[in-house]
Amino acid sequence: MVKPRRTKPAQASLAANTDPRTGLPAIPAVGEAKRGTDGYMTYLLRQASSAVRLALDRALAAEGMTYPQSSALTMIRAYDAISAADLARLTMLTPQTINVIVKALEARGAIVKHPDPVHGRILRLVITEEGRALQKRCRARTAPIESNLRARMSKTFEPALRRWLVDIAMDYAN
Amino acid sequence: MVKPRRTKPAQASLAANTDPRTGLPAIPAVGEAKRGTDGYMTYLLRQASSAVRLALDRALAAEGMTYPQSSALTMIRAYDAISAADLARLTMLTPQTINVIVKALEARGAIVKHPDPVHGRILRLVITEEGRALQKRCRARTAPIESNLRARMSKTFEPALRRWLVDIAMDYAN
DNA sequence: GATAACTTATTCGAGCCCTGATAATATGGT
DNA sequence: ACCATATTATCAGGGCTCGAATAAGTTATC
Repeated sequence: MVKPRRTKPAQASLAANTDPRTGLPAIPAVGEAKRGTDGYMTYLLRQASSAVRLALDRALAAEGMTYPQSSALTMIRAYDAISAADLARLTMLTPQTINVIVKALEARGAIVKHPDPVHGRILRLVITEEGRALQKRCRARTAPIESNLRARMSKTFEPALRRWLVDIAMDYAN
Repeated sequence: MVKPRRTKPAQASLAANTDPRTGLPAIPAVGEAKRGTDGYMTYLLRQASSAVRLALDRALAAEGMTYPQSSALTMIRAYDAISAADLARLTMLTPQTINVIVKALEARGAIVKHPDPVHGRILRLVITEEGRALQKRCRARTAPIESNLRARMSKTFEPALRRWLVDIAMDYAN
């Protein structure tokens, strides 16, 4: 059972503190030095987020889905008949980006576009039965990751952590 | 002084709780409902991270830089003569991704590639004087965002938050 | 020394995500 | 009714990021 041989993004080859050949500072592992608890918050945030994003994408690859697609599908299910423009606002993505994702979901039959009965321009996004089943499968695959994120924080800190994430999202929402 | 008219990713048009026309659930603003403190952690993390990433990219656009480029440049400065492979491990990005970023930095003269004196394959990345000046300017532009991230959390909470970000990065580093 | 296994750098293809721009439709003020 | 403004959808272009694959050099093993 060898792990799939793919190009890995991280992996910390744990060099010593200085390179014996060059004497230059060696590379710290994740969690050490600037990569640890005294680094830039922007850096720690990106590092954590992209690690999770990658884990989600890999979990969803088995369904031929990506995290953005899965996330959008979940929202279309929750806010049925939403327009792409509203979906963009909801996800804090641009309409152009949503357009790409929606096209992918439409192409695989997870959603359909219905012209609005009264508004001549809006296309309403509606999840299909196939889309519902797919969404359920995606959720099952991502649930362990969501659980782990929760398990990693103490119950006492969870509200503050959520508050912080929401606060900074609101600060830069625009 | 009208704000530059660009396509905005978010902006919460604050619809009522249900759409009067369709009766369907309306779109919550950032910080409300699923988008608030009771949503998925994966979602909150992405929302916060991408908002910050966007703010950083916009701050750096004035220098013709992106956050990944600025971040890579900072690391090349800190770990001078690092190889692209090590830089990939350090940033938890793939060598392919680093290759793109390094090429951009090289093209604008912020860094140069030097073949390793003993190893026939490694290309060592060295920051130029121009690169140092650029890095300093980038840091000045991103500093306010970093400050704000820190200001948004209480001192008692900060260690736990950093710990959490590092922990989940380590969980999925691979 | 020969061979296998690993490492480094790099190309290609694809998806995400932005900025910029445009056409079509709605809306609001006069 | 008219016109300016806003909204919706969408195209084009470019940067980031991955997975897959390859060539070239290094290291380990026999």
